[in-house]
Amino acid sequence: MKLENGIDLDKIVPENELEEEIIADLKEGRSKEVVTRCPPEPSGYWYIGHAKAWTINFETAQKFGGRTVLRMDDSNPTKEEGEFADSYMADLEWLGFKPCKFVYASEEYFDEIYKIAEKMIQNGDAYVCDLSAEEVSASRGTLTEPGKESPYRNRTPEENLRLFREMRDGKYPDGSKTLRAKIDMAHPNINMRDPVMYKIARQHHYRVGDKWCIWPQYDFVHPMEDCLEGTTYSLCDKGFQDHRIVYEWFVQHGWGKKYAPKQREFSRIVLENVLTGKRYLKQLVKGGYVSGWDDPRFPTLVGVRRRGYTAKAIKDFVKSVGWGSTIEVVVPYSALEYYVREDLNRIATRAMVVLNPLKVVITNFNGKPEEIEIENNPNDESAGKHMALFGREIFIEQDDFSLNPPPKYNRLVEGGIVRLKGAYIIKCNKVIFAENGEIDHLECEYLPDTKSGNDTSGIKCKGTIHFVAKENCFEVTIREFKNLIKAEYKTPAKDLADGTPIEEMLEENSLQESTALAENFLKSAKPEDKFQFMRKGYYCVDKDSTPDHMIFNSTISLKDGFKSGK
RNA sequence: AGGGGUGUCGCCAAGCGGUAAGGCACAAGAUUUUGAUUCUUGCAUGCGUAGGUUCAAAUCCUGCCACCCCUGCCA
Repeated sequence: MKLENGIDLDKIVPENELEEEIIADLKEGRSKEVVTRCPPEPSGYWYIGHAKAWTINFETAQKFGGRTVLRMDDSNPTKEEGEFADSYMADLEWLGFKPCKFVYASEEYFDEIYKIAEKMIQNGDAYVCDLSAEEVSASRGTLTEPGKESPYRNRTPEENLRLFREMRDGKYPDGSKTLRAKIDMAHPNINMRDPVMYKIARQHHYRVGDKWCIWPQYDFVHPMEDCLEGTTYSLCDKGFQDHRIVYEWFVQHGWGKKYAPKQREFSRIVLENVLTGKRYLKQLVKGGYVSGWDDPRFPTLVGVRRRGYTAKAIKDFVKSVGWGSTIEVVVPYSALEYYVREDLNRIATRAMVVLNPLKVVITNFNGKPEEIEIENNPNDESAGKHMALFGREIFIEQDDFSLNPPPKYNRLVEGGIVRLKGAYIIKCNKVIFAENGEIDHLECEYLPDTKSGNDTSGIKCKGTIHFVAKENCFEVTIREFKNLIKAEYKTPAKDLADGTPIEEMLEENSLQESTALAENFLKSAKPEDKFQFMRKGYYCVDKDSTPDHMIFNSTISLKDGFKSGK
């Protein structure tokens, strides 16, 4: 069966129950197309968890040739700020999702929603209630007992309409009246006990200013917005599961048309050992524990982006977790890191950077430094090569030389040999000590017939290490990061709720700066450019970099398979 | 008079009456001028539990048990 947009339904392989349901709906005429929506509340920065909501909303629509609306769900004037709306657009673009349109619910739909409310009043489905917030709460009943009906519940539609218009016109003080849905105060689901549809609050709104003094509430406004923009599948997280029945009630009583949206829920991703939650992140920003919302240690999208994670890695990760069956699914951080490494391995240019330099003098090499070739990506020939230099004075990692090597150590030892990546095998003849007893430098000789790619010596050498030549390197700043939260706090949000002070959970010195020696070709790198510093890890250029002062963020280390003593 | 959910390997997760996919993690080997990547192999006589139906049950039925969410004029 073919859709109007040309998609052949019979060729689509459903990957979860929702997709099976969509196919059935489409085939049996319950819906005509797939329209989803992304409804963020602009009250904080987006973090990795949100990426799941968009990936699901955008990609299921895409799969069926549908579309996705980006809608700022800004019905609460006390919480929202314009600052955030802009950052969302950038995040979305970074992830590669294109909404078919972008609206502020407050501007686009509030007039219509108001009319729907009036219609519902006329139909006897809503009433103006004079109970205070405390009284409403007290009469709602409990988990096991029914609630009590409001004394104002049986006002006539005419009176309700007059009162509601007066509410809108500002005749009543904040909090003195609400518009409530007339559902069932004895309903076993508490969300059905006459939920509030509108409240009175004189608050300046960042988009619509002072146009309104009454504000529609989520349970009412959300389904209505979905209906108004033609959403067919309203995909949200399982936190809203027991609001589905309310959603359906409002769709029926407020909208009541043939093609109506369906709410379906997926599970939230919670990363182990990662602190999320606007409140807490804000606390860390304000307290100066991090440099800002885009600190590379932050789980915000702007943060991980600055850290060097790729959009593909995040989407692949989110998809690997799947739709989910519980409200939240706790996933170890390594599950995310796998996808980060996988993507970076594919795209990152290899470079030699010495993080802790040890000087080596090649005593039998004289004259001009020699050019050597380094592959930009051994797994991808099309990435090409770049030139490096080998010369009389070079630097290797301190770790790559040992006076007391542990078992299975394949790197340089006194009297031993090691291969220099892309260059020659060298032999360490002498260790020169400084007066303080530390190693000052090494004296080595190179074996001229062992040139990389051209080795005629037949010498086998267990280890290969990276290096930079004195003439081919410059100093750069490296920023290494530890997890913000100490490893023992697997679910920091819960620990916080249990009373553990945030300061106690924070890792000390989670940001460490050092200086390294990098190959000269790195001088032309631009912010967000990604590299693999061979044998070390993935790094990207930080936005604070200037041509005179390059800063690299450590994105993630390479896996280290070296197990000494085994 | 409670309602809504969920229980399959350490963590995710397929499975929809025909004899337990896959991924992460972990372990062992091979290849490697990155101790990376890649490759190969191993990793649930078991599906919360007790019964029942059936030639056959993770899948169907019944009863238990455990865990999560819900009493905002937040979303």
